[in-house]
Amino acid sequence: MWIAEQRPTTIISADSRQIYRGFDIGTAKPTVVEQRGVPHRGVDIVDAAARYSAAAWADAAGTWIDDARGQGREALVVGGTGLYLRALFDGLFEEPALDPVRRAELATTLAAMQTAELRRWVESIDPPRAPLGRAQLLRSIEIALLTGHRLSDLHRLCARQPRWQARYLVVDPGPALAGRSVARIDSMFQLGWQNEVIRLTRDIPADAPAWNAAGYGVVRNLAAGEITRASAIEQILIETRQYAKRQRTWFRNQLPSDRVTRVDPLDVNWKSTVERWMFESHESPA
RNA sequence: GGUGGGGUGGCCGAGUGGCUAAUGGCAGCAGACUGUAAAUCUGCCGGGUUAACGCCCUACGAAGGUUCGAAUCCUUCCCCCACCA
Repeated sequence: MWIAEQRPTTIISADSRQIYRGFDIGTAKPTVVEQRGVPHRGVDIVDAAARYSAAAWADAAGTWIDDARGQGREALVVGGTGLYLRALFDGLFEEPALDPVRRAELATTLAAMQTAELRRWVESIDPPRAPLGRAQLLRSIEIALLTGHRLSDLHRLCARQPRWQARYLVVDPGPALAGRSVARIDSMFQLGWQNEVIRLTRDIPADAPAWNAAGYGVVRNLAAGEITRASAIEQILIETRQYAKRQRTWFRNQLPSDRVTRVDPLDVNWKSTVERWMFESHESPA
C-alpha cells in the first residue's frame, strides 16, 4: 500500500484464493476501502465452485497490466501464488485444445486410482514427471492420453514467450510471522469468518476447490461443532505456517535469484529497501 | 484402603526377551513443482562424530534384579485413569 501512495498504481492480485467470490475473510482480501483507494484486479473474478487455472489467470493478468499502463498507472503484481507468477512472467506452454468431455471422463476414471498406480503409469509414459505429486501425475496422464504427447516434451517444444520481465520483492517478516498470524486469525474471527463459512457451506459444494484455502476446512469443522475454538485456532495457525513455508521454499528456489530483493517489513530500513527496488523496477510482484 | 488398566522419543500411539534408536501418525526442517498450486508430492527427523559405511553416548516413569542379551520378565517405589469401599 505504501508503494501505491508513491505513484499511481494498479494492484494485481496473484492469489489463487482471492479469485473466488464469497471467500473473503479467510483469504484476507483487500477491503472495500482499500480497493477504493487503489484499483485492484484479480479479486472476486470467478465463482467459488469453478475450476480455474494459472494460465487463465496469466492471460487475464496480461490485459490488466495493459489496462493499467494505458491509464498511465504502474502495475504492481502482489501475491503469493508462485505458479501464477511463473505463468505470467515465464510463460507456460501452448496447450493444445483438449476435448472437455473426454477430459471430464478421464478425470473421473483417474480419481479412483491410487497415487502409487498413477506414478507407475507416468513412470512408463513420461518418466521425468514420475517423482512429482499426485496433481502433476494426473496432469501428465491427461495430456499424454488426450494429445498423444509427453507433457515434458510439450513443455520444451511449445514454450511460450513471456511478455514482461519482473523484478521481485519478497516481503517476509521471518520468525515474527507467527505472532502476526495469531493476531490475524483472531481478527478474522472477529470479522465474522465463521458466519461466512456457514453461509458458504449452504451455497458451495463441499468439494469446490475454493474450500482448500488455508483454514477454511478447519472453520467448517468448528462451525459443525466437531472441534473447539482453541484447537481450531491452533490448526489454522499450523496450516498458515505450513503455507508460508511452502511459499518461502518456492520464492527461495524457483525465482531467478538475481531479480529478487528481500525485505523484512519489521526492519526499520524497509522503506529505503523498497524505494531502491522501485527505482530499478517496473512490473513486480511482492 | 481394595481391584483392574496404564505411564514409550516435542505430541499422539504401536511394540511383550535378541532382527529395536524403537512400526505408524502429527508437528518440525529441507526439497520438488509449467494450466485445481493456500494445491499435490519427496527426503530427513534422540545427541555426538563421519564425505559415507560406521563408531560412541543417551533413551521406553524411578531404583534394583533375572538373563549372554530387557521397552518387553521379576521386586519395590512414584504418578495417572476407571471401578469398588
